[in-house]
This record gives sequence, C-alpha cells and structure tokens, in this order.
Amino acid sequence: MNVPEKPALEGLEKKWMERWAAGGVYRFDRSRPRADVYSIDTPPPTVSGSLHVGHVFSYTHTDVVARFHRMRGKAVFYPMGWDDNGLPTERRVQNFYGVRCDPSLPYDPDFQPPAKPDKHAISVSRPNFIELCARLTAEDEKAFESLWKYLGLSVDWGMTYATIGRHAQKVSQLSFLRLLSKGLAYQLEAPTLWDVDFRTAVAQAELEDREQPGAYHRIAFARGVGDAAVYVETTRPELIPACVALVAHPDDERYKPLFGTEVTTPLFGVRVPIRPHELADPEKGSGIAMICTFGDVTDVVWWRALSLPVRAIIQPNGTLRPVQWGSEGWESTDVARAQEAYDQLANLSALKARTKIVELLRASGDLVGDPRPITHAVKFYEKGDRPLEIVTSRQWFIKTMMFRDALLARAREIRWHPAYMQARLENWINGLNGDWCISRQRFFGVPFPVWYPVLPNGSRDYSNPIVPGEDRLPIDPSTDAPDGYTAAQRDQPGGFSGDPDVMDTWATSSLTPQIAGGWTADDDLFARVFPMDVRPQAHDIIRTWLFSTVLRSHLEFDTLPWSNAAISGWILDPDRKKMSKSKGNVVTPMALLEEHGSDGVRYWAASGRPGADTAFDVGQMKVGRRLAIKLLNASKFVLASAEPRGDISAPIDRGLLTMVGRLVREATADVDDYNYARVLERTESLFWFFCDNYLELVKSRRYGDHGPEGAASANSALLTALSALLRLFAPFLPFVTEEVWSWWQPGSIHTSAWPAAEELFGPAGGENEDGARTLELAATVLGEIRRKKSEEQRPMKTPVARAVVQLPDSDRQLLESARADLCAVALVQDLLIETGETLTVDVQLAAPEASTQERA
RNA sequence: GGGCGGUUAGCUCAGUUGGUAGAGCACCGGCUUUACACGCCGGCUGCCACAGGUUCGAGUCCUGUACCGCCCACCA
Repeated sequence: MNVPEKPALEGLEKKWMERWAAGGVYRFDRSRPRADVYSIDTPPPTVSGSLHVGHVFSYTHTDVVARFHRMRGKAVFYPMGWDDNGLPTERRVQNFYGVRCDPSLPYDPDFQPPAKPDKHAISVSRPNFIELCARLTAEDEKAFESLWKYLGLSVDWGMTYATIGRHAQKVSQLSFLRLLSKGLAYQLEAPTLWDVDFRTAVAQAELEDREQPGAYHRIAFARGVGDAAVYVETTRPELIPACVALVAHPDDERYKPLFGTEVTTPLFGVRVPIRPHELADPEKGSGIAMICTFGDVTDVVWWRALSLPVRAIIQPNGTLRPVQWGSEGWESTDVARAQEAYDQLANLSALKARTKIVELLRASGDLVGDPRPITHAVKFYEKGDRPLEIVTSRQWFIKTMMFRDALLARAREIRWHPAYMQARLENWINGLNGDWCISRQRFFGVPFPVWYPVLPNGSRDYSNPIVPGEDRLPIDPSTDAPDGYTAAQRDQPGGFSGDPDVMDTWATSSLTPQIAGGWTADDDLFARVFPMDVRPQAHDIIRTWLFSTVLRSHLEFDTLPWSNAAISGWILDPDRKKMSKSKGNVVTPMALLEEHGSDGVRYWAASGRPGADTAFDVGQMKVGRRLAIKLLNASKFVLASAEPRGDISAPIDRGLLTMVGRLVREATADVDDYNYARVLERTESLFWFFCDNYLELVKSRRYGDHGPEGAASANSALLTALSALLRLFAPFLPFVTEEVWSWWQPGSIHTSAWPAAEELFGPAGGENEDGARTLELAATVLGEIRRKKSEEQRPMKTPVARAVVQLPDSDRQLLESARADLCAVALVQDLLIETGETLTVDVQLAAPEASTQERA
C-alpha cells in the first residue's frame, strides 16, 4: 500500500503515458486467435492541419470501447493511421516548400527543397513531390501522436500506417488490379462531373449543393415561318450553342403537337428536335427544357436516353472551346452569323459568357423580357469554389450500380450504433446514379498502376492496358517502365505511356481494414483481425468512407469489413452550429487537456451519446476533473485502513456490494451495446452515493467503534467496492484510475479484468436484496437528519437528541440492523424505530451550546 | 420534394419494457465534518413543443402540426 499524502491529478498524464509505452500495456498480442481479438478500423485523421476538439470527442469514444474490450480479455487491435493522401496535403506542400508537381519530369534523387519557398514555384517530379508530402506530414504525425498519447488513447503505437505510405499504395494498387482482372474496374470516356479549378473529375460522393443566385432567361427558339416560337426558360443561356434538343413531358398538351418537329436555336441557327421524356417537368419554367451537352446531370440522362449527338463547348478549365462553325457537328442555317456570335464567347468562362450572350440575345430580340432572378441549388465539388461542369473525359470507374441490392443487404447486416444511422447508408445507396469514378487528374495520390501501348501513329491504346506483376507494387507509371520495355520507350511510338491519373482519396481510404490489417503483406495478421469488429466514424462520411469500405470489402472478400459501425456526432459550439475552423471558434485540444486534465476532457467526451451532436461544454470538463479528484481522495480514504479484513457480514456492506454488482451487470450489457455514456453516468451516480452516504455510514464502524468484526466487514466491503468502481471507471478516466490502482494493486488496471457481478455478490453468489434495501433506508434517514440540521442552520456535528423513524414493519427490521452505523454518523443519541404506514423521520436536535448562541 | 434525428428546469442533458417528473451546472442558504473547501449539507426551478387518439393511467405508444438540425434529390 503506497498512498500519497496529498494525491493530485497534476502530472498524471505524462507519468502514465510514458509508463504505458515502456510497459507495452497496449501492445496487440498477435498470437491470439481471431475469436479473442477485438479489432478496430480506426479512422485515420487528416494530417494536413491540426486536430480539433471534434477529434478528441470521437476518438475518446473509440478508446473507451477499446479499453472496455481489453479488460474483457480481448487482444485489442487498435492501430492508428494518418490520412496524408489527397488534395489538402498537396496544397499545403505546395505553399510550404514553394513547389509544384509536374508529373512529366523524371525523379531527381538529389533534390532538396529551398530553405525558404521562392516566389516562383519550382517544378518537381511526382516522386519528388510525394517525398516532400511524406516529409511534411511526418512532422505533423509526430505532433498528433503526442496529443493522442496525452489524451490517453490506448493505441498500439507500434502499428501505424499512412495512406500515402508504400504499403497503402501497394494495397490500393493491388486491390485495383484485382478488380480490373475481375472486370469490376473499367475505364470509360464519358461525360463526368468536373471541377474546373482543380481540373479533375469528382465523384458523386464528393458533391454538395449550394444555394446560388441565378436567373431564368426566357429564350425564343424559332419554328417554321409563320409558326409561333417555342419559349424555353434557362438559367444557363451560355449553353445555347451546345443545345442538341428540346424536351417536354410526353403528356404535356402544350407541346404534344411539336414532338418530332424541329426548332432553330437563336444566334447559332442550329436545327434541334423537340422530343418527349418523362423527366421533363411541366411545372418548371415554361415546361420545355433545352438539352445541352452538358449543363447538368439531367442533360446527361436525356442525352443518353434519346441518343442525341454531342456538341460540347465547356473545356476542362471552364472556358468555352473555340469552334469552327459549319464543320461536322456544328452545322448552322447561318454559319457566318453563328461564328460571329460564338467568337465573342469563345475562351470566356461560363459566367462571363453568360453575361455576353445575354447582350447578344437581347440585341437579336431572342431574349424575352428581363432575366428573372431566382435562387437555386447548384452542384459543387465539396472543396471547390465554382459550380461543377460536365466534361467528357476518360476515367476509371468501379462497378457499383449492379451491386446496389447486395449493398443494401450489407447495410442491414451491420450493427449500427445508434441504429437509426443505417437509414443514412440505405438512403445513399438508393440515390446512387452511377458507378464510382475513382480517377482524379491530380498528383499526390496513389497512381493507377497501368501503362498503355503507344501505337505507331503516336496515340495510346487504352483498350489494352499493360499491368505490372503484383510483386512489383507499388509502382509509379510516370517513372517506372513496364516489364519488357525500356525507359527510353516512354511516350514513343511502339513504346508505352503511363496512366497520368491518381486514385480518389476514398479509393485508398476505403481499404483501411486491408491496409491496417496487413492484407497480402502479413496474411497471418490479417486473418486474426479481419473482418474487423468495429468501424468508428462520424455520420457525415457515411456516404463516402463507410459506403466505399463496405463496397470494397464486398467486391474483394464478399463480406462486411466489420460487424459494427459506431457513429459519433459532431461538436456544436454554443450557437448550436458545427464547430469548425472557419468559424474561428475552435479551441486547441492541448490547451483543454492541460487545463482540465485528460480525464476531465474525456469525461465530457464520453458523456456524449453515440451519434448525438454534443455541445462543447467546459463545465462538463470541470465536472469530470472534480470526479477524478474525488476518486483520488475517496480512494485514499478507503485505502487508509485496509485492516482488519474479514467476512462481509453487515447488511449495509452486503447491500453496497449488491448495488455495485447490479451496476456491473448493467454496465457490461450497456457497453457491449456501445452505450458507454450510460455506463459512465450510472457509475458516477453510484460512486457519489458511495462517497456521500456509504462512506459516512461506515466511517465509525471501520475505525473499530463497534468491534473488530464490524470493522473487518466494512474494510472488506470498501476495498471490494473500490476495486470494482475503479475498473468501471478505467475506460473513461484511464489516468486517475491507473494512479489509484498503482497504490495498492500490481500491474496496470487497463489489463486487469473487467469486474464481474459475481465478485460483488460474494460466495453465496446472489444479490442481497435486504442489504440493498437497508442501505437505501439508512441513507434516506441520514438525509432527513441532515436536512433538519441544514434547515436549522446547525453544523452537521450537532447531536440529535432524539430521532423517531416510522416505517412499515418489513423495513423496520432492516433499518434496525443499521442502527449503530446510523447513530454514529448522525450523532443520534436516542433513535426510535417504530412501525408506521410510510417512512417518516422526526428529528429533534440537541440544544445549541452556549457559545454557539452567543456567536449567533 | 424524400428520409432521419431532436424539442423535458435558466443552461447541458438523462428518463430501459407506459405506473407520482430526474441529474449536473447555474442560482440561493448553511456548514472547518481528522478522504476531499478542487470539499460537505440543504433549497429553489417543469402546461415534458402543440393538437388529437389508445389506456384505469402517456414524457414514454399511435396520428397529425409547428419549429430546429442533419442526410439525400433530375437544380431546365
């Protein structure tokens, strides 16, 4: 027994994070079979930034669950990944080192970035660029790791991975090649959602709607001489040169007679057909829409369904492509006029072209009235600044649509915490409208491990990709040459060309179980951890990370990647808005941990229900800190006199253990169901009852005032209860519980056994209902006496001359057994326990002493 | 437009299978009580969003409404 004189929380984080590391407390025991393993698909935080309170919140939830399962005897597989792949890192590295990536350059092994970034960015090869990304992110990762350790995450720090690391690249490429060989990955030249600033394709999952001001422009499309014009209302008049048809609903009486006829586009004189299609909404605009290639995804649907020609004008950079009117596909009834009008639009951005064409249409009289301002939702890339365009380009896809039903079944197979989050995934799957586009025209990502033969005419033969052997992975086709070719044959007729694109960041992130679990690199490990037990993550990335992980696992292994999805909510600031950096309201986590203690912050985090958005609340952290301090002091008191020990015979002692045992039983079930917040709440509640009532009731007896047997019973009960309570708290408050544990127990509390109800119920094995009732009654009577003293504004040590308790007969016997404890704690001189209908307590305090009266 | 949550004390939130409304914080009052003043004891605070329905009985179950938030949607 080694209890400090003045126990304190200060310094516990540092002390224990170091000892845990030195002792390997959280090391994964990979000798254990799958059944004994609890594996966690930890979310890899994005490294290109800093951790915020939201991270602390959700990662604490996972850690609590990890600690619980560890104490339940599982070997916990709890790795940490770093998501350093993708655009955010790319941008940061560009600015930090003053470089830009030029994938056409060869790798320079001796390249060193300038000490200070120059005004003019230096061009570097993709491998060099990736080296710089790795270098910068390594720094961030160190900072993250120390914060996580300080927070007390019980991660095995011997198992970390990075999403741009060689292993992750290998897994990404390998998985891709296997999908390719199974025909589940394919490339296609097709209209694709396109960000004109990043100049890359984006996937459906990366879209977001933003409300934008726009305007309906009422435009006349001419029919034959003498026929009334057809009026279309469009928000994108600049796409009139790309118009390939008009479309109205098949049942729309206004346009029925026109189906099959043609109209002429204003300014450009292009003859386009009027066609029927169910998707046309008679309520919108004038009820007839122009189909352009391509203004939005509906255009693509119509274009496909009606087999229309292409007249594409938006270029990858968002400007209008110069067009030679009169050439094939650009026929016009008035070529000179079309050219004259179009030349004023060519090379303008869509927005500028819109302003210009409005002028032209107004001048020509084809614009009816003024544009009518509206607000409408427009699709954006979630990281982008300008509306998405649709550009035809060659992209890689993973087949998704044909697996929708299977994926819906998977969604139902997952155990969701909370359960209602399942609807999010089903909703998303039901709304999918195309296969997953995984190629990005970016640099810092995993390259597609594919080359293409260069034909004698210099063009690439995309239909016969050259793939490397799996043992060569990872490769970078921009610098590596395929087997059987020399580097000199790159981009030469008869030679090869590397695929220039990289994978969507989710194409790698969707493989985190494979990456962390050592798929193909360490099959023994993988077999012990996969499929994993839990995916913890936030609800905003169900459609991306969760969905794509389920898809990849389904395609590769025909199984779920994990059996549980534990969804955490967001942190809301006091205005009930999501906390974010842009709002400037993010508090740095380290400052919080230092001020309130890691246990205090964890207490706040663990109070948040699964899936529930939770208010950022410093008050709760203070409460947590006080709880931790209370644990120190109460433990010190309990451990102050551990002898004599012996049979737990006193009814209230057995009652206490019954209460703790019931709590253990409930807590075990709750945390098995990921209801950690409830466990904390209930444990805390019983702990305060223990401190405020039980400890006080047995104080006198354990000092030996009522003989050695009574003291032995009290001491034994106290130690048993303390041991169990500490272990119940351990997943939540790892530092303070470990500190107290170290005073009197060998080993770490975090590798000790989760308490079992049987430990508390004693050798008899059963609950002691009478004991529990007795303790409740004694606490109630004690409360009444305290109230009386408080009402009379007298000190608690004021003696009670006489107390009369009335209660039903059955309870009377029980309370009688606690008489000595009750009289001792409340200083009752004369306690009468009588039979009554209900419990009443009449308290008569001793007369105030003379000195007290004088002072009053 | 479709879907999912939420609405309980001034604030943050519990409230298991229907059975007399709870905790913490805040506020007010009191107390040096040999584990803890980073403490202890006590007190105040509610048309449980609204309207119906089921029931002996509804915060809890059903229907509808309002507001808040989120997700999704083909946005001409």
